[in-house]
Amino acid sequence: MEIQQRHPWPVNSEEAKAIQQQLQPEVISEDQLGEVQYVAGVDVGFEEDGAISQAAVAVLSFPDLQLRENAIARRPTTFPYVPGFLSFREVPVVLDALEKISIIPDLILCDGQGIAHPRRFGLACHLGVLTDIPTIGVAKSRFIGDHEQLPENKGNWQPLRDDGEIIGAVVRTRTGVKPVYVSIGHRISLPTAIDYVLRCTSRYRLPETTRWADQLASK
DNA sequence: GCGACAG
DNA sequence: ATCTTGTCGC
Repeated sequence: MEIQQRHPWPVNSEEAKAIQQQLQPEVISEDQLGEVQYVAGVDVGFEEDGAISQAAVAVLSFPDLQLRENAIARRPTTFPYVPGFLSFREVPVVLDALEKISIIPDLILCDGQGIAHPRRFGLACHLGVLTDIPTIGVAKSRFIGDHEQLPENKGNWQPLRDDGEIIGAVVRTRTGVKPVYVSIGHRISLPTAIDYVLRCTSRYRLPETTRWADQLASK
């Protein structure tokens, strides 16, 4: 697929922050997705002490979750890991990988937060706005926000709040296992996002999409 | 000032 | 993120 260059990639956090504030208003938190036939997972791995970034995109059919297409992209890493600015480190190489895909996914599950971010513009939002594809943030750990204790059973969830505002949900994808942090990225509502995350998860804690991308990006 | 801090 | 195999337990 082809992706338009919306902005240059900044070299420091100040410029990055300005871009986040400029693009944040474009985030759509309502359902704007049609029938989901293909769901993609994206992830980034690093080599050479972080000097090289490698992204993987795995496109699976939905709801049967079978791998249909995948692509890998590599490039020198240009931005350090700075909490709050993860997208500027990972999105560039993810876009390279997406450009190699011929099946345009109807939904993308990202490894990281969406709107559960200090400026409500995490990795999933950034990727969603740049591609105009519905995205969901599925993080393995908490970044910001608080929540009540979560029942141990799979399928349960609790809202994730920041100053009273609901910014996502803590979701139990597997009984007795550490939950995942779900937040909307773009063109989807939180209830729908939670539903898709659970429907993309079969036997493990993480969705099959991210598991495939994970494996592909680190080998 | 101190602690927290996606990947 | 990354360095890294087997092992304990449900």
